[in-house]
Amino acid sequence: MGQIVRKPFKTYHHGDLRDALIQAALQEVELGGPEAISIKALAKKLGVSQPAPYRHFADRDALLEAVTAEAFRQFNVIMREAIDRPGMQSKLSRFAQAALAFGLERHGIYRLMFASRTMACAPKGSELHTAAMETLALLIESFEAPAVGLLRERQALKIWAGLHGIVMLAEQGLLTGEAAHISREELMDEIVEQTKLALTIALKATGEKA
Amino acid sequence: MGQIVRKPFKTYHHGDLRDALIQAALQEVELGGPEAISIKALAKKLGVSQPAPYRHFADRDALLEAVTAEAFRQFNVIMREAIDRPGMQSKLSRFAQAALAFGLERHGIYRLMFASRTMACAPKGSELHTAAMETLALLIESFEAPAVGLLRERQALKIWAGLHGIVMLAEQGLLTGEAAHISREELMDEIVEQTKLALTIALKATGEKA
DNA sequence: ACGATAATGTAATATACTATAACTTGGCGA
DNA sequence: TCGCCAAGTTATAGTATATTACATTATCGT
Repeated sequence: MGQIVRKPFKTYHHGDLRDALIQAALQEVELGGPEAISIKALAKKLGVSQPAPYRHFADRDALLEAVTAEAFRQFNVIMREAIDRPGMQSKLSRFAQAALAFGLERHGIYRLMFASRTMACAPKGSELHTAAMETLALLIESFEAPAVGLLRERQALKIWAGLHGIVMLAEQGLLTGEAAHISREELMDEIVEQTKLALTIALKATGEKA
Repeated sequence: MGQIVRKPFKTYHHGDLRDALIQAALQEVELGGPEAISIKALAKKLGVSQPAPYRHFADRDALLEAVTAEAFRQFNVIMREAIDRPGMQSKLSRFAQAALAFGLERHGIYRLMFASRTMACAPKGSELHTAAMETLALLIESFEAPAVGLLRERQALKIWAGLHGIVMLAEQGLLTGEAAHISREELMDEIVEQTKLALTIALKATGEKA
C-alpha cells in the first residue's frame, strides 16, 4: 500500500503526523471497528515512536474524536453526492439508500460514528457534534416537501432512526430468521415511503384546521 | 452493597464465581457500558485472584457474550411484563415504550446488547443469538394484527429499527438541535402508529388482490 | 472411610497498550 | 548565527489480558 507518507530520506520530523494518524486510524476502523484503534500500532505503522502521537492528541479518546469527525465529513460528502445526483427516485430515497449502503459496507466506520461512546461524549459545540448535525441538515434538505419546519424535521428523525436501526440490526444478524427474505433496501424504502405518507397526512390535518 | 456472595469464613472456592462474575459485570456495564468491563477489576471486586475468572470464561469476549445473553433474558422478562400488563394502549405501544425506557435508562446495558461487537460475533445457534431472537418473537407477538406472517414480521422489524435508532441518536445528542422539542416517546409512538397504518394498507392491498 | 481425580482456585510471569517524563533534533525568526 | 520551540526520541511507570505451573477442595467409586 505504501500509505506511509514520508520523505525518502528518513527525516527526524514526520511532516504531517497528525493527519497521517487520522487516515491510518480510519483504515483500521474500517476493518475492525473503533476498538481496533491502537496508538502503539498506528505509531509503528507510520514509522514513529509510540509516544509521538501524544504530541498531537492528548489521549486515545482525543484521536478517536478527530477520526470520527473526519469520518462524518467524508460521509457528508457522499450523502451530498447522493442527493445532488439526478435519478428516478426522490432525493430522500437516494439519501437513505446511500446511507444504508455506507452503513453496511463500511460498517466499522459507521459504528464509530453512530454506535460508539465517542459521539456520546462530544460536547455540543465541538467539531464532531457540528459535523454530525450537518448530516442531519442534509437529510432534512433531502426532504422535498413543503418546509414546515418542525414537522418535516420530525419525519426526518424517524427516517434516520429507522435507517440506523436497520444497519445495526442487520450487522448483528437480527434481521435474519424468518425475515431473511426481506431485503434491507426494501425495508428502508418502505420506511421512507410510510414516513412520507405520515407527513402528507399530518399536513392535511393541519391544513384542515387552518 | 455486599454483592459479594461468599461464605463468612473464607473458603478456597468461591461457590458460584461464574454467576457472580456475570452479575458484577452487569453492574459495571450499567454504569460505564461494555468497555467498562475489566476481568481484573471484577476479580478484585469478588475477592478472587485475577486469573480465577479464566476458569469460567475463555477470555474477556466470552464473558461479555455471557453477560449479554443474561441482559437479553432480563430484557425479555421486562418486555413480557409490558405486553401482559393490561392498559389503555395497544400491546405494541406498551412494548415500544417499555423498550424505549429501558434503552434510555439502562443505556450501558442497552449498548452492550445492541451496539457492541459482541452480538455481531455471536454465531447463529448460540445462547446469545437465541435470546435475541426471543426478543424479536415477543415484539412480533405484541402485534395484535391478523397473523399474516412475513408481512407482520416486516412491520415489526421497522418498529424495532426505529426504536433502536431513537435510543442511539438520543444518547448521542443527535435528537437535539431544533428538534429538541420533540419528545422521544412521542416520536416512538408516531413510528408505531404509522407502521400500523402501513400494515393496514398492505393488508387492504393484498385483500383486494385476493 | 479413603484415595484418585476433576474442578477450581493461586502465584508467577509474558505480552501488549496507554501515558508521562526527560532529553534530542532541526527548522525558523530576531 | 543563535536561540527558541515544535515535534520528535528513549526510558519507564502503570494497568490489563492471558498463560503456565502449582495448590486446594469437592466429589465419587470402592
